[in-house]
Amino acid sequence: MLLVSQIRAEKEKVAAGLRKRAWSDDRIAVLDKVIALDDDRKAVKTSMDESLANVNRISAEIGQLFKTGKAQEANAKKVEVSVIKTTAKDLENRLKEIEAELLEALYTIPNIPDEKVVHGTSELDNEVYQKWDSAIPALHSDAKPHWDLMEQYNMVDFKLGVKITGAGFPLYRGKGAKLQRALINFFIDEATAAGYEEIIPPLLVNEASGIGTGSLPDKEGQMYHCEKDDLYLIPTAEVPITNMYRGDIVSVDDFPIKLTGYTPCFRREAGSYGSDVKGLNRVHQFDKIEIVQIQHPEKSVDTLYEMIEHVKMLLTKLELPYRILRLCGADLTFASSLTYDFEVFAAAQEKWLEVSSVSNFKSYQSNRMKLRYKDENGKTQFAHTLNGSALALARIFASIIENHQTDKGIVIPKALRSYTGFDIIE
RNA sequence: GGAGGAUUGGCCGAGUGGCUUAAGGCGCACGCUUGGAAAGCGUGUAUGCGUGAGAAACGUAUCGAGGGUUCGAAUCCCUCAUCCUCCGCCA
Repeated sequence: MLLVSQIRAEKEKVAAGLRKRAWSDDRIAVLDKVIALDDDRKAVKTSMDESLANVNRISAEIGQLFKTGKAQEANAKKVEVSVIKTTAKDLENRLKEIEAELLEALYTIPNIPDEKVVHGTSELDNEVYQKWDSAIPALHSDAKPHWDLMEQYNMVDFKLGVKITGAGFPLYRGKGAKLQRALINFFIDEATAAGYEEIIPPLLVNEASGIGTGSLPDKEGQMYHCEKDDLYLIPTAEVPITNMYRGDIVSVDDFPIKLTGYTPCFRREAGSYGSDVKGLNRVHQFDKIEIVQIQHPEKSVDTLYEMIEHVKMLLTKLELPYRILRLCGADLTFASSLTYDFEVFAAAQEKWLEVSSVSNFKSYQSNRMKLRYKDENGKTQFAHTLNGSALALARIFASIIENHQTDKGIVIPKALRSYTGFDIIE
């Protein structure tokens, strides 16, 4: 979340950022509410501290009086204290109310878009940042979309997924399962070669972790929730991995902290329909390798582009045509300040599929989860957090089989062959 | 799931209602000492919030978390979490 001090100091800048996200002036008024609540909070805190200081002082006096045998004087002071205590208690309750209200207001304010982000009202305003379309293949005349290929080569069975669980839970089998596992290993190996430490995190997280990354409360409906134990199935490895450092104060020397992890991801995707959800285009469970960095604020901009280069390298090795979009204000996710989406062209359905999202959250997540570092002057500062998919598997799987299909079968990209153990799926 | 024990600062560890401003040690930082180092000696060493322009300083809260009792709680009571030991179940 944003810092109140930031809202105070740069209110106009913050408001301009919200306008980029197509926020109306009515909604932007929440900034004034935040400042007013913070004023209240400070005033109440000051008088409460005064009352408590009096209680502490007089209590110490009472102790002395009892010790010196002046019980009567002590008892008189007891009455005095109990009055002050009532006041202090009232102030404490008031303070709690204000703080809760303030936090609630702050939770509704998204991150401020980076300077590079353009104003927009929908995804149509996203800018194309880079493009590699020379890899778009000329498919043979019988070319099929991936949902037909999956069936033809018996790689993924949706009907069985429905039988076992429900719609959107694909079952991979045979060479399909092997290809999936090959991709996971390939991505993890590439990430560790680039200096990321491999993590296998828990797949269920508690509420505090969900709040830390900004998944809660704003994406409450997107996550599967196990009510009995009050745990959430992760929508991405970003949640458990970034939360490894929740509440920590790290040393400047630790930067950059580079972590990667493979996990299944679970998303309810309520409200999706039509061709968006056809085949593997949008499913409730998919595999993803995530890369996360925790970085010094001055270096996070460069780090974002380093992560983008990593993802480009993966797609090039898989021989998949892609384009990179810089998201406009309206399409930017809640906690992000700057996001580049990678889309791969699925040649048979002739559709761009989002396969990666690389974001700089700056201090938004770290403020929520109190992830700090000591700067050169020994002052605590908020670190910057970044993450990206490298890569999201279901759609990569779909793109590979669509783009690399031939009339003889699906040709495995060279970079993957040592992982699959076969060159072609016939 | 059941029974018992535990949780104190970066780490170890003392502390059963006021003399705790949490002893002592380790680690770390700085200084003294030294030709240089080690040892030794000294000083300092948490986080949030508030009052200060800010540093200093002061106030306040925090001894696993949250409540409560009391004029006063690390210490007494309640709830919860986690860890350890044993029993049960189990890949």
